Amino acid sequence: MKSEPETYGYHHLEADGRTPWDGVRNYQARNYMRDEMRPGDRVLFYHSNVRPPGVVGVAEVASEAYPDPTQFVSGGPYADPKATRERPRWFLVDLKPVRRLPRMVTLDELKADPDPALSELPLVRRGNRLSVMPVPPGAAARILELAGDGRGTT
DNA sequence: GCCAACGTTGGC
DNA sequence: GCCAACGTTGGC
Repeated sequence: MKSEPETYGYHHLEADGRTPWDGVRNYQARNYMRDEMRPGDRVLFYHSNVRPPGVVGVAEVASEAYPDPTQFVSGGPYADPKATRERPRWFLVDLKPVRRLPRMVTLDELKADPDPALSELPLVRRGNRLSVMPVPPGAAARILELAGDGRGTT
């Protein structure tokens, strides 16, 4: 999952202890949260729009998917006039921090790494703009290895 | 700040 | 259903 550290970085997640991942307004990203993510699933936390961008921590899905409350806040930045309580359009999961990585793994490193598992990662593909994406197990293992994190994907 | 990539909107 | 216009993302 990607976030701009100035807006909501890993340190914010640590400070909050737990947070609803609200404001996502992309259908593909929504579908991953709503349909694929389960409590206890591990998440790699990525800092975007910063130099250098990269993976900085491990988080965990802390809830089932539920309707994003910000879609109902009329006048708010995430309001969606077409969403109703009966038929919500946007869903999210809560996230909680697990651990910061011993060192950041930059986007450059991920692109340069020869491990074929990483080429499966949507993040390194051209024109990637998805803020929530699946990480194949092999790619997750390699990223944690690059980070000097000995715990594997646990 | 620039701009390529890409998703969404809306006229037709 | 097509596609031009527009807005956003995000690396650089």
